[in-house]
Amino acid sequence: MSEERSLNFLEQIIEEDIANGVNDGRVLTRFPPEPNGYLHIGHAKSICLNFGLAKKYGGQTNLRFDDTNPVTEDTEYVESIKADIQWLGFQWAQELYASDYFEQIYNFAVQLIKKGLAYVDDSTPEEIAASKGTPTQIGTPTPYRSRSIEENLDLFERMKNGEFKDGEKVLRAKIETEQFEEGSPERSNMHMRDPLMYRIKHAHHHRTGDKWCIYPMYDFAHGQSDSIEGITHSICTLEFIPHRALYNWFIAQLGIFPSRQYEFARLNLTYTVMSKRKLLQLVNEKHVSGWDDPRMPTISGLRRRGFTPASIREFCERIGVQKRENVIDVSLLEFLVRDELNKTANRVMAVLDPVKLVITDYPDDKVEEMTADNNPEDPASGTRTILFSKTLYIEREDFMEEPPKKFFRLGPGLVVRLKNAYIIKGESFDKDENGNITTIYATHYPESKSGGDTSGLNVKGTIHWVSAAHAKTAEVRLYDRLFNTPDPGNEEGDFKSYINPDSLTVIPNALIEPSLVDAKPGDKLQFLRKGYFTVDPDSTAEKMVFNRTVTLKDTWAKEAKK
RNA sequence: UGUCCUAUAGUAUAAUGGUAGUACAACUGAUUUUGGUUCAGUUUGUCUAGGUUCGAAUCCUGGUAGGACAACCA
Repeated sequence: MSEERSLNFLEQIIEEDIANGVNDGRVLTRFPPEPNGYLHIGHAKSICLNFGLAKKYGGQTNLRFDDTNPVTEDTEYVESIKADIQWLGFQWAQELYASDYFEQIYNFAVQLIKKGLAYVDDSTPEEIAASKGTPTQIGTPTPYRSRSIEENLDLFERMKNGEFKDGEKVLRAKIETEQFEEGSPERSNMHMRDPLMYRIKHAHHHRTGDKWCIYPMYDFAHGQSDSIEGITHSICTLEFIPHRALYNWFIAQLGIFPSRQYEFARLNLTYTVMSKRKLLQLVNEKHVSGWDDPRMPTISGLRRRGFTPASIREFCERIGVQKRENVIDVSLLEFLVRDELNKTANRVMAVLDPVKLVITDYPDDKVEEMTADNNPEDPASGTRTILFSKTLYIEREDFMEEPPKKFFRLGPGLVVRLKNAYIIKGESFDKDENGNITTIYATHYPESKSGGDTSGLNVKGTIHWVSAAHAKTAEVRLYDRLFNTPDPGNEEGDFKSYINPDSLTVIPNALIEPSLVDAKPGDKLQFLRKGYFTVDPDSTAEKMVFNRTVTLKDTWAKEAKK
């Protein structure tokens, strides 16, 4: 599989650790989502990394929900996150929750208070912010910083017992900025300025219910959870770099298992946004139908759009992992899903924008059975029978009244092959009062039938079709990029003003070949010459619904633009 | 006007002191009963200025540029 691929920086770190016997060569990672939203493709990168690295080095990965803020979290998200991870093809060693450790983390806090390394502060958020100083100027203690250990112990217990209201008191670490040398990273690190460890929130927690009214902050929960589980490599994104000093400080003061934190650059994708806040806005303001709208970069959205777990995993593999900010071209993801579907998706014929075609020299009531390959890339996929008759429908764009030289399709006097059937020659057409073509008339070459062509004709173009009498109708949803600018999150003004107005085109009455009636939600197909499609969960036997995953590469579209 | 992180084709990613390579994108051409696939080929790159070295994308120094950090979010 990964023969001679060079090591990324995380693999190098791990291999060095193993070589040096760190943790006896044990590798245990974790994927730590907060259950307050749906997973997106950026999370997929983290999932593939954490699970992939552990697997590669004979280790395991825990799924740990970082549920320390009951106000925003919910079991609904827990379920979707678990489903998405498994759909991607990964299985965690243990399903854990930071809230499982609330008792232990509370005891850690008591320990630090006893060491004189934490204190209860009654200041307001504004006062606390002011007390932290600035990166260039060290902070000034609040009046509560000098409380005795006994008083802190008492107050912290009473915080836990619910004697105070939300926001009335917090527990802060006590870190002397003066001990750090002038110009040292620690001295100018704002996260080291007596960071908050606990705050009061009289809120119902999705797992612990009303047992607690104080909750640890990220910095006093994440590293502690890592340590409790014996996580060896705690991999997170770049914005946590300044937290690392604190991460290590708490672990050192507590004298607990030394998990190590490493940071990588999060994934950005062109033509979409990735922040939870922005995605939530798109959902709440109904710019999309929900978290699983096929235009969303969420795992559930990509799934509904027709992307496969393998293509997403391969994508995460190919983009690599680094510490520099990056914006990956979404065309790579599209390339990879085409690459997979080309080998696995059966070909079928569907006409999205039908115009009637009559083969004038074909018998009125004759119906012929034609044989079609299901997938020329996969001989094992076999063949199927499709029905041909005098009256057909073809794609409106496949006929031109006055075709240019390079137009290899149908027009007056032009010959073209009907896929899996006959070569025909365009003869004439009818127009309505608005100038729209209503019916095209053509003649056929009987000896050019697919499979037994003795006509000796050589045509440049092949078009798809359905038989008018046999075709079924279906709804087809054509999805395109959600935004019309590569980096909507960083453009001037509201990112929502860059939403692509044509990101969804619904075709209520496309015509599909009858074999499609057996397709089930999630099935992947190639509509010949039109793209890869999947059956939407909305689909029913009465009204089938297909989502376009991605178009085929279309060199004609480029040529036509010239 | 502090500290930290980063800097290789359009976008990503290799080269770990010794020929700057790969993928996507773009462009040619061949093949093709999908203007798909496949195949062959082309264009485009080491942020900058010094230094070390026989030799620097790589090591050192200074600059420049981009990003992060001062939520009772994670």
